[in-house]
Amino acid sequence: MAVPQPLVLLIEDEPQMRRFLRAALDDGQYHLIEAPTAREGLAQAASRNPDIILMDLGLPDGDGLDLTRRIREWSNRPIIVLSARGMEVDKVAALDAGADDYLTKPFGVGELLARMRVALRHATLAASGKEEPEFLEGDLRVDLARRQVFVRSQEVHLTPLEYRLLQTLVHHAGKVVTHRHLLKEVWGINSIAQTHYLRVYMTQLRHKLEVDPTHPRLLLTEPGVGYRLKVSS
Amino acid sequence: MAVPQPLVLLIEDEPQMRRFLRAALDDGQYHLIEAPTAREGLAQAASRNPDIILMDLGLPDGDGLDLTRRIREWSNRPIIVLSARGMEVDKVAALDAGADDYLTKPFGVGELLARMRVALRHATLAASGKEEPEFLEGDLRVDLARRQVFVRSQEVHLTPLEYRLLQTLVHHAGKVVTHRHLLKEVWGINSIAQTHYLRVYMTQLRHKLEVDPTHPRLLLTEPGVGYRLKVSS
DNA sequence: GAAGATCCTTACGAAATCCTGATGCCAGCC
DNA sequence: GGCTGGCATCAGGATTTCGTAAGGATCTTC
Repeated sequence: MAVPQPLVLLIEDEPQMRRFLRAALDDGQYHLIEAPTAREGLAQAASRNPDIILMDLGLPDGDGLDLTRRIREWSNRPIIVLSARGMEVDKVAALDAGADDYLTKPFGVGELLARMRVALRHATLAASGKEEPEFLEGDLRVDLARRQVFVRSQEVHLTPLEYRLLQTLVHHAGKVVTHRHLLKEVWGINSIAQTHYLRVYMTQLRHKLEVDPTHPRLLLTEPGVGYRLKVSS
Repeated sequence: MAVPQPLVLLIEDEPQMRRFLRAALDDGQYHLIEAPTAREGLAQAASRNPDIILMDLGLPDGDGLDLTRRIREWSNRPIIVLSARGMEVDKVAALDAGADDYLTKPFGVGELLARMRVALRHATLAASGKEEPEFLEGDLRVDLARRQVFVRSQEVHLTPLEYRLLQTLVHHAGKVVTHRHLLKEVWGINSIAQTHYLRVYMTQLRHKLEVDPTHPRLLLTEPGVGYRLKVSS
């Protein structure tokens, strides 16, 4: 049932820590790959699709919280944060950003291994959703890891809000997403009544993604309820 | 999507700790039930089926590890261990026994709440992998998750009210649903006397769903009482 | 500080949906 | 037969919701 030799991605800049973890993990039980920066970590996470991610919070080229959120946009593989910061606010922020566990340095190898076993246990339990970091439908392709959108292999530029709107629709592809839910996800809880935002931005999205914006084939409206991204089924 | 008010089972003998957690949790966000012994904890876990379990390791009538294993025999609801023992061997033992997280006393309320959110997130994620709830009867298929209706594999478009009406009938499929109940669910408590609405919309539904709208085979009238959605039994 | 991109706001025609009243049907009863 | 009450049906107007374009406000970037 369990993965034979789980692939572990370690995102950590300190060489000393990397050496330490390499000794602890790379003994045949796990296969370890390493990334010293946030940028490279994101790229590896997308290309290798590791079974579990160990991440330092203090990376040279970016915040670990952002990286966690970025990865969570398309993957729900377990993320265990390893940090020197032991403050409660740091832990809460990381866990709420999407991390599954938080270990304060210094920690024991035994505990780390035990918590990795827990994370992998969860993963195999929820193994049903083997999600692709990509959405494909008709002429549209959305690369969730790279935040890139293509129509007939041509990249299309979306503004931040347009992308967030499309992203939440992709997240629930095929299902109807209510006005409330879209507004909450994209504009925040305070704008939950501004349904006209949706109309405006849906029009813009359709102009960028649909062949014939007046007769949408992908971004469908469900009158009185919300919108839906079509999936061929 | 998330459970509205998760049921939390706290298995803990110290009254002081119970009071502390009661103050932290029982504020409307969670519904808290308590058990002071392992025996009672196991009974409550079985009878109430809580969404999450918080467990002290040092219970008067038994080891928390055993209790964890006992619960894991039939349930995989998240278990968070709260313990005064901070040794690594204790953590590893508890996590390998089936616990999902381990917090060493004293801990901050914020961290506990964050870790509970993580655990509940896992639970809803695992539950989402289940098959979609569907209603099937004759030529009719109602996909409740996607809010789509098919007749002979052809999608049929329903207006919000039509769908809500069908939805409440599906919800009580096979049973008679009274006029009052339907009106309350679909049009709201204020329109409880407008039985006329029902006739109009039932007609429209039949035209969209029935092969022969004048001789309904699915949407049956129970004269003087209400309507019933037929199920083959 | 200027240029450009992005976001918010507004207004109005179009479309979908909802409500309403009129009418017909049928069974049971006087 | 005629009456009554509950139900089914139809169609059009009222109401709500949606799509669209355009202009001003705000933020970014150089």
